[in-house]
Amino acid sequence: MDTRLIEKASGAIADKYRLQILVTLSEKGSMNSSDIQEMTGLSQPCVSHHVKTLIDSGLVNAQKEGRNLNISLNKEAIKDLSGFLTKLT
Amino acid sequence: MDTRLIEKASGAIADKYRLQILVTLSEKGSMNSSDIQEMTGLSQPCVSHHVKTLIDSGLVNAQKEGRNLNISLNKEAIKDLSGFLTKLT
DNA sequence: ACAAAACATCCAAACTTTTAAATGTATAGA
DNA sequence: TCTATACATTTAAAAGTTTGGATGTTTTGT
Repeated sequence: MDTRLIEKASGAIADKYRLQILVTLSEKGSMNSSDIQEMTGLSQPCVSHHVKTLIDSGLVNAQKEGRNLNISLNKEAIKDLSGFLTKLT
Repeated sequence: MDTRLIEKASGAIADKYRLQILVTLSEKGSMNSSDIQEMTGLSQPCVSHHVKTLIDSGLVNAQKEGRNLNISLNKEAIKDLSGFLTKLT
């Protein structure tokens, strides 16, 4: 994992709503954008933007199922980031 | 480590220069602001700002020694962040 | 006491991120 | 086919971040 990826992944975590999404994904396994909209109270375009940011960061995987976009944690990416941090210590 | 701290620590990592500082600290142990200025080519006020951000995030420790401000990794904080991420998986 | 070095603070410009309204596209169900 | 639902995109405003010049403070060495 190069530093540009670390920077991107860290940036994805560095937001209250996206962090909430990640934590909820870790508990629930998967969510779609409507679930997130309900959970956060954010507008639909805003949720769409945050979901895109998370997908682009590599921290979550996305799977289209009909009209819904289901996202789930990319555990490998999270482990990679965690491993990078551990190596700093 | 509550989510506000995770958010802050992640935000501190999510910058090219601050990440470079963290990596260099992990290699060299400690640095002062002049070292960082030389390494990055950034202006002194800009370095001062980044150093402050890192200190505020809790990821680095600071120690005034005369005119110099020596910073070093707060390994516990980094391990905490890493542990938080691992728990998500 | 003076000059230089190291860092902090203030300020403003440039840039990026966050947010939502309006609108567009695709799918599911009647 | 029509309607409703789910999500994406465009656009623009508001807020936040990054950056460096100017200036202030503290400490060190002469």
